[in-house]
Amino acid sequence: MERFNFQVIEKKWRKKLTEHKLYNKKGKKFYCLEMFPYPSGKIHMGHVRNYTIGDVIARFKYLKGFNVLHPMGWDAFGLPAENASKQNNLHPKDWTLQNIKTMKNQLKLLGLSIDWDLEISTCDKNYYKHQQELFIDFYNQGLVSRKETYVNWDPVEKTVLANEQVVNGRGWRSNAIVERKKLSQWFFNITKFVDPLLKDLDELDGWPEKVKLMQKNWIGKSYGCELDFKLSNSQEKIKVFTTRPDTIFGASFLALSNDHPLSKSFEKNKNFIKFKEDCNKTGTTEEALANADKLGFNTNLLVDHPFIKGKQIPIYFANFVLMDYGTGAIFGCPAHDQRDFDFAKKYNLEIIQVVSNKNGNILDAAYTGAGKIINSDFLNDLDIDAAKDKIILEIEKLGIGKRKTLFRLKDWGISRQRYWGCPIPIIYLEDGTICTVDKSELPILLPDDIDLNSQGNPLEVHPKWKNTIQKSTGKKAVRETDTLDTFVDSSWYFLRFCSPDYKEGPYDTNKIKYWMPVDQYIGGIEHAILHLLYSRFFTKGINSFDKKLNLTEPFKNLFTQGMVCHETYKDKKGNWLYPEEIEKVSDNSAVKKNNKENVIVGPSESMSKSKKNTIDPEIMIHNYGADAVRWFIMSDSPPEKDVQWSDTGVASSNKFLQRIWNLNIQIQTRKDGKVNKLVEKEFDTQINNLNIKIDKSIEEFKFNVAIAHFYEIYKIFTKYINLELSNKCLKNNIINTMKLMIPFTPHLSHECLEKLKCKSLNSWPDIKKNTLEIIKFAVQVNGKTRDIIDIKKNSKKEEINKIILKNSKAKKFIENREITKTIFVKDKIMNYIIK
RNA sequence: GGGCAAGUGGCGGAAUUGGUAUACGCGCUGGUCUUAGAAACCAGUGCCGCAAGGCUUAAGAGUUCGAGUCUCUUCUUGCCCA
Repeated sequence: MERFNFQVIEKKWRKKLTEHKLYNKKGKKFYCLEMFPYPSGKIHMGHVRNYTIGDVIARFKYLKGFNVLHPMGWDAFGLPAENASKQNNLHPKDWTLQNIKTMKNQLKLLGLSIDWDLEISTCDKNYYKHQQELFIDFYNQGLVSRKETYVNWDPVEKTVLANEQVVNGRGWRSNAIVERKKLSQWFFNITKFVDPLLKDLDELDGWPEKVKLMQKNWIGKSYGCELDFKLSNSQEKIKVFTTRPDTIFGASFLALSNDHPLSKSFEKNKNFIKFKEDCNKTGTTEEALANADKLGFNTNLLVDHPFIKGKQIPIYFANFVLMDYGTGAIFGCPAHDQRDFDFAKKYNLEIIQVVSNKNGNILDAAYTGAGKIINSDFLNDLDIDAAKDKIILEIEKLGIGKRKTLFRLKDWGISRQRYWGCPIPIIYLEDGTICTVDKSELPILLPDDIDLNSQGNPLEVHPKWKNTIQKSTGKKAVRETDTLDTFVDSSWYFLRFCSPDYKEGPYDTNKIKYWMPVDQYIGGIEHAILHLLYSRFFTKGINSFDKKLNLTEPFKNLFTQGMVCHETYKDKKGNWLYPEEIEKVSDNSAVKKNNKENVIVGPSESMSKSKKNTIDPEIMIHNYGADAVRWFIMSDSPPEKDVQWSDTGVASSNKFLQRIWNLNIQIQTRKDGKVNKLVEKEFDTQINNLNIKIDKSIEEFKFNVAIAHFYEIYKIFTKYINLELSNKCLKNNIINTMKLMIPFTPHLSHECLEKLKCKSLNSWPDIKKNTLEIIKFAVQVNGKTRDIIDIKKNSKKEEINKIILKNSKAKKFIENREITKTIFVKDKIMNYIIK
C-alpha cells in the first residue's frame, strides 16, 4: 500500500494553503488574531501552539462561511536586538530582519492560513511613522505628559530598568545594585481612563473571568478619605490618605514618604541624607518595599490627634510610604496593618487595638479581619463599614478632610533610554520649550549609523541625529533621545492590520468600522495585565478624539492558552542538559548519551532556553510532519491548560494520520459488493452523531475532545468497511470526515479530498440532527446502576418497565421486593426505589 | 497573609452541566506476522474477588430517588496580588 509521504505532500500543499485566503465576501466578518511574536530567532513550541489554535479557529470559521481576517506581524523593536548585536557585532536591524525571515519561513511550514499581504513589522518606518502621529494626537489631547519620577537606575548599564528587569534589587544583566533615581519621563495618562477601563470590563463577556479579575486588582480602586493632621506647634497641616479611617483612634504615628514636601526642611540634615540614601537602595516595586526592612527617620515633630483632645503623635519619614500613591503620607495604626505593626515594633510605638477579634490577642501580628470597633469613642460597637461612613461624615463636618476614591493604577511611563525603539517625536528648543514635531516631518527615522558599544543610549551620543532645527521657525533644537516602550508598538497593531498600507494615517476608518473589534484574540496569560490594558487604553484614547470610530474595546473575545512543558535534565554537576543529550532508561531515570553518566530527571516545566528543556518545532515538523505536530499539540490537553510535550505522543499522532491515509486508500480502491440499507443507515447515523460532537467541540474550543472523536470515527470506519456498505456511502462519509479535519490537518485533508475528487473543498459538511433510534438506557435500583439496556428513543415508561422486568440484570434486585417509587427520566434512566 | 483556580487509573485527560464515572490517547500485558528486531494488526488493561458481587472521582459530612458535578469543613497543588 502507498504510504503517506508527508514530506512530499506537505510540500505540495504548502504554497496553496499559505496563499489561499479566508475571505468569504458574503459572509459575516470574523477577525481572528493571535498575539504577534517577538522575532527572537526561531519559533518555539509556544508559538506552534498559539498559532495552531488560531489557525484551527480561522479555518473553522471560514469553512462555516465567515469572512475571516487572519493577519500576522512582528513585534520587532526591543532590547534583545541590542544585546544580540553587542554579542554578535550585528546591527539590531539586520539581526531583526534576519530573524523575521527565518521565522516567517518556519510559520509557513505549519500551513497557517495567514494573509501575508497584511504583514506588518513595528520596526518598519511605515508602521512607526503612524505611531509617531498617534503620539502627537495623544499629546494634543492632553493624554501625554512629562513628569519627574523615580525609576530603577542601573549604574553600570547607565539605563532605566523596568520593574521586571530588577531581580533581588540587582540589574538582571549587569548584576549591579539598582538605584532609585529621579528622571524626567514621558507618560501616557492612562489614569484619565481609569473609570471606563474598570467599568467596561463588566461588558467583556468573552473574556476569562480570571483576566478580568487581574485587571480589576491591577487598577485597584479603593475607597477612603483624606484627612488633615495639624502640626502641634504651628498652623501647618499634613494631608494623609487612608482606606481605614475607622481605625483613626488607633493611630500612633504619621509616616511620610521621603519625597514629601516636609522633607525640604531636612535637606541639610546629615542623618536624613544618609537615611534617604539607604532607602534608595531598595527597589521601587511594591513588593520590594513590602519585603524590605522597615526604616524610619524620626522628625521629632508632633501632630495633634484630630479626635482625641490633647493627644499628640510623632511624625516619621518611612521607606514604605510612596509619594505617588495618595498624598505621600499615612497615619499608622499598628494594631491593624502589618507594615505599621512592624514599624511600631521597631521604633517602640504605641499599639492600640480598635477592632475586636476573636481571641483578643493581637500582640504577634496585625489584625486586619472583620470585627466590632472598640476603644474608639463614638465609633464603638459599629462594624468596620459603618464606622468608616460615620467617621468620614464627621471628618467632613469638621472640614478637616473629605471622602476620596483612589486607584492603584499609575500613569504609564513610556520613555526608554534605548536605541532600538520608536523615536519620540519631540524636540527641545534652546529656550527650554518642548514641542512636538510637525506631522509633515514624520517619520523621524532611527539612524542606522550608531555606535553599538557606547554605554547607555546610542542616540544620546549621536550629535548628527540629536541636533536638529525646528522647520517652521528655523530655531536650533535637540531631539528627544528616549524611545518609546515597545508595549506602545503592540497597543494598536490590531488596528493597523485592517489597512496596513494606508498612507494618510494610522488606519482607514472604514476598514476599522468593518473589521474591529477583534472577534477572537488568542495569546498567553502572561499578557493578562500590561499588553491587554495598554491596548484597551489606546482604543479608548483614539476613540475619544476620533468621533467616527465608535470603538470602545479592542478585543471582543479573549482566549489565553496554556504553556508547553517538558521534563528538565541536569548532570551530576548541576548543568542543564538538552533532551537530545540524554537517553531515558525508565520513566524517571536517564543517562547521558555520550558517557552513560546518570542524569537527574527534574519536574516538567514550561520550555525555556535557560533550562534547555526545549524541543525545536522545525525538527519535529521534519520528522513527523506539520499535520502531526499540529494534531499532537491540539490533542493532548485542553488548550487553556499547560500541555506536556511528548515524543511518543507526536509519533502516535503521525501513526494515526497514516492510518487515516490508509483508510482513504482502502475506500478509494474498494470494490462494491452486497449492500444492506439498514447497515448503511446505522453507519451514517453513528458517524453523523460524532460529526455533531466534533462540530460542537471545536465551537467550544475543546480541541482535545474533538480529536478524541476522530479516533472514534476511525474505529467505526474500520468496523463497517468490511460490512455490507456501498462505496458511495463510505465515500460520502470519509469526505465529511476529511473536511472536519481541515482545521487540524490541512495538508492531509486537502490531499485526501483531492484524491476523493471532492469539488467543494471550502465548505463545512452538512451535519444532520441526531437521528439515532436505538439508545443506551440505564436501569438503577436505589440509585445504583444495575444494567444498561438498548431501547428505542422516546419509549414510554411502561414499555421500558416491561422490558426490564422481563429480562434485565436488574430483575433479580427488584423481584420479591416492594417497589415504593420509580423515577423515570426519558431516554436516560429508570430508578426503582425498593424497601 | 489575601484573592482566584483546581484535585478523576501508572500518565495526559473525557463525562450531554444533577442522570451509564474512567471516552480518547500514552504506557503496560498477551497474541498474530517476522530469522530477529522495528513497524503493522488483534485482544486486554481503575482497585479487590475464581465468581456472584463489592469498592472507587484528595479526605470527611450534608442536600437528593440519584453527586466527579451543588453546599459546608479540612488537606494538597498551581496562579495572581501583597
